[in-house]
Amino acid sequence: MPPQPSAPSAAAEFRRVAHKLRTAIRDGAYESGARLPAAASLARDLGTTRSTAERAIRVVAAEGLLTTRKGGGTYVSRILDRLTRRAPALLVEQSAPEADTYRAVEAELPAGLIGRPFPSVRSEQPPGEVALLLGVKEQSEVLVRETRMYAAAADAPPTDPGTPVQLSVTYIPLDIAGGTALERLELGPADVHGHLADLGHRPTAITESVQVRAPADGEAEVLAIDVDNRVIELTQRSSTATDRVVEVSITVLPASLWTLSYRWAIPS
Amino acid sequence: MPPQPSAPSAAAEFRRVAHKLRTAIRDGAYESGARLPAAASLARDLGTTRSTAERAIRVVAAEGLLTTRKGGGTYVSRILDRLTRRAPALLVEQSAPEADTYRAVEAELPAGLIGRPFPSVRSEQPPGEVALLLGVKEQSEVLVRETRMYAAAADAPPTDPGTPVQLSVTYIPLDIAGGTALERLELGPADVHGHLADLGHRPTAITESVQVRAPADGEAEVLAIDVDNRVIELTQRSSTATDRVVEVSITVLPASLWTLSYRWAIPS
DNA sequence: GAGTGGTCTAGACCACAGA
DNA sequence: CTGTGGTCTAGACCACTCG
Repeated sequence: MPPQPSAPSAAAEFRRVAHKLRTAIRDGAYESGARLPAAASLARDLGTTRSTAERAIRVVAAEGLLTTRKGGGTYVSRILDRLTRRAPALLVEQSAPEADTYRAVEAELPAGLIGRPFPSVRSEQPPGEVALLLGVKEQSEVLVRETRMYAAAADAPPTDPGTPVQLSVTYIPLDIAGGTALERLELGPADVHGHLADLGHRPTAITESVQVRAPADGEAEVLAIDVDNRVIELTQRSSTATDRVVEVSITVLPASLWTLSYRWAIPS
Repeated sequence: MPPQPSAPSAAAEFRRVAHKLRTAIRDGAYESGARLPAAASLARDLGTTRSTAERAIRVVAAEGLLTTRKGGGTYVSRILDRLTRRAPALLVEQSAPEADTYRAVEAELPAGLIGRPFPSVRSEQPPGEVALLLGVKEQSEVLVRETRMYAAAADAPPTDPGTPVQLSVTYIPLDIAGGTALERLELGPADVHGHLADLGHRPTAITESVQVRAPADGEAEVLAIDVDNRVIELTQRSSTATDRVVEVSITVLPASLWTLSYRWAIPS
């Protein structure tokens, strides 16, 4: 057979190997969480060199299907299906003050997964960009509520935190939040809006911007993703009827892990 | 000085080179659209080998700052700032039936850039996923409206199509669209909803889902992006008061090129 | 045909994990 | 200490572009 003039894809070797890996994982040849053979032995199995195998692994890892630990092996990712984040529903819904709030309000997790929030509260100087959005001086401190969300198998021991799926930081001006219930640790994101309303700063509109970028320094580590994965950065502003921005929230998600969903009505 | 225990980043060589490149481009050392020195000579300049320089170029190209043409050189991307797509505004606004519709309705382009839509209309069998959403049989044909949008410098000659920035395909069931004005080429996306309304299928709600993924076969070519760039896939469903989905639209955007913006009100 | 980007190889060294 | 992933090199070949 002469070389096909319009071959489906003049795939380079490392792409063909990547495709084999991808297919093997999707077909369940390796279980979720399983360890792959070492790159060298994988290369022998697939009839290629370690260099090429390594590059193929990099490609598939960048898609989120594999995670690698230097010196420790290559593993199939624990979460292969995407999580869904429904946007307006997020805050319009009732605020359930249960421990498991995040499961219902923040995200839709595939069956068998449980969300585990790790919140922390402090006050500090916001990044310049956030100060600008909030309309406060960059030197002035604001209330910072940070939540790292993990997802773990429902039957995992409580000691296993699971996989990091979201990193969210909320900034509220201190003149609004100082000394109020907003400094309490155990609030859900919906509760924040309730308390803002109680304090006379009820948010009436939300603006959210979505960007895809490479993970910043340290983010890849915190989110346990490969450095050449991508993250989604959501910047959310809540403003009141008088157009004051009373809350800015920045959420970072591993891009391969999520589907964002938005819904709105069309006025007649 | 002993090796810093918590060095900012124990950057690998190719990352340092990538960082140099990135900085050089951001600082304007190379003009937008300019051709870079060949990888070999770049490697000499930066004190490294071609292999490493090539890998660094791959990294920066994957971020959208560079585009490479096999055999033809490496160039600084024409568009370095992101375009903004404002979501609900998209269809709520008036429908301007001008040639330049896209500039106003579809996207916000940086100054000096003009959007150029290349529409086409046909009817064919939709992808299975779309058929499912539309509630039609996969074998039945639907109306397909495809638009490729390019952005060009305002002072570019009309022969230069510019940079591809968006690939959008809209599917409408033939029993609604057959033989109607919806088959006309020169409609803007806002006009489609107007005509649907005229035909007794006024959309009242839109659901949009956002995913980030690797470009599919051929997409990288059409969008003129590097294969290890990422794309944003928007799947939009428009449904009527009777909950019929009358339009499904799939939009593919180079992820590094766009900011998506959503805005909604919080009911009291 | 010369120049260029893309790929592949074979081997080397390192840093880290884990027994 | 051994195994593993991550990186780097030097050189090679190919396919493509462009004059």
